[in-house]
Formats: sequence, structure tokens, C-alpha cells
Amino acid sequence: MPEGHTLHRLARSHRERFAGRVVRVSSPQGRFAAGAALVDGRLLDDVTAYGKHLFAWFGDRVVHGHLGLYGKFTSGVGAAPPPRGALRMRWETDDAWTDLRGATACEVLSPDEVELIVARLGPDPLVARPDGGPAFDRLHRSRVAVGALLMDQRVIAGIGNVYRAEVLYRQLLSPFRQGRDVTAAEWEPLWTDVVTAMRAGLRSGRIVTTRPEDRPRRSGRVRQEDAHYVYRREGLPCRRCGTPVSRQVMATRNLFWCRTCQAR
DNA sequence: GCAAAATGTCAAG
DNA sequence: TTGACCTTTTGCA
Repeated sequence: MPEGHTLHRLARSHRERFAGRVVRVSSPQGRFAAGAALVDGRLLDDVTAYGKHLFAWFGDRVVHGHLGLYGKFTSGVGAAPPPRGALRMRWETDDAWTDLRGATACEVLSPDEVELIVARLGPDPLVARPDGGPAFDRLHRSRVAVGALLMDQRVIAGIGNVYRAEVLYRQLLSPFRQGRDVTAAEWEPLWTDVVTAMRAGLRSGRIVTTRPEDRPRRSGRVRQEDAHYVYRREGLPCRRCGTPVSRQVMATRNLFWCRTCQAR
């Protein structure tokens, strides 16, 4: 589920429910038991996100979460339900709770260790005044395909497989172009579009990248099958030219693109 | 009702 | 490059 917009929404909702409160932290599954004990009963100062990483600041101890492919938070108000299954981490106050399951990372770090994580990431398009410069610096020195570079969190933090495919399509750019062959004139609208698309996802909570004029129904709620240009549309006609959408693994994930519109 | 795949990352070899 | 993580959804019987 999680690309960067999901994590920023999660940080916001956790901040609203839990920041400024004393939180009971536990690990019914046991795997995070030692970490939970380090922050249990502490005041939670803030919850922040950078790229796909989540940070919960309990004074000088920070719970770092990364959802990976399966990770999920489930939240509610009132008393928490009896723990079921592999429940890695639970937060509870007198009137709210949240459960974390299936995460790739759930650990307690020092603020310095948080700095190290953020330092190795590229710019996050969802911060207040995003600067794509460092991303272009990396990209335009690389012989790696732009479709792979966009997935690299050291280049841009928070992009995932859906935004990679959709943004390249919207820019009519071939995923196979080497990074160093992407000109500044091409990069500028690409980066702007990344910021635009991910901000829309942050607002709405879902990834809708198609423009209204490219959807069969132009009013009302966007149907899921109309939300994307190419992502998971292998074999279906390109909305622009009718060519069947292609699929191939790139950077360990299924890449979707239109070989006609994205020949450039 | 079950198998496979899914918006991700890292360690082992 | 492969397996592990170990949840939820989707697609096929």
C-alpha cells in the first residue's frame, strides 16, 4: 500500500491522535518487546515522515517504522480490541489505539541514527519546499535507466512503483533512457510532475494520475480502473494511442509503459 | 477456498 | 540474485 503520500498521511493522523500524550507501547507478538519497553509510558512529542519512513519522537528515543510491502497500521478510538495474530506494535491512550503489523522495520533509534537514515535519502517531494536539485545531480551522472533511478530512494525519497510508471507516462518519457541522457529541460517538468502527483495523493489518500479528459467518465468519483494510465494495465489499450500497454520487470518491480507514447 | 501477487527493503551468498 | 518478511487483495476453480 505505501508510497510516500501514505506515510505522510499516517504521520499526520498519528500526530493528531497521539502527539502531546503519554502513550502505552507494547508488542504482543514479542518481536518488538525490547524496543517497546524503551518508550512505553513516555510522552510522544511528534510523528513525522520522510520518504517512506515514519518517525515517532519520544524525547531522545525515536520509533522508526517502515511498512515495506505488507506493513499496515490499523487504528481506532476507545479501548483497543484483544490482540490477534502477529501484532508487532500497539500504541494505546485512554481514547485511541493503533496496531502495526507486517512492517519491514520497527525499531528504536537515537536522533543521530534518524539523521543517518534521512541523509542517505534523496529529496522528498512531499516536504514543504521540495528541491529536486540533488535528485537531478544523481540522475544525470548515472548510466542506469531512468525507470530504475526513480525507484531508487537515494535519488527521490517516497516514490514507488505506481508513481514511477505514471509520471514517466505523463511526461511521455521512455523508462529505458539512461539517467545521464535526461536533459535539464526534461528533468524540470518531470520533477514538477512528481511533486504535483504526489501532493494530489497526499490530499486525497489515493493515487489518481489520469487527467479528467482522459477518463471515460469525467465527473463523479474516479473509478479504480480509470485511475491510472499504465500501472497494472498490461495488454489494455493506451488511453492516448491505443497500443497495448507493456510490462517488464525493472528494478525488481513490474514496470508498465506504452512503447509508442514513451518511445522518446 | 486456495494460490498468487501486491504500492518495499535488506541480508545472505 | 534469491529468500525472507508474513498481510491483504485478487483471481481462478
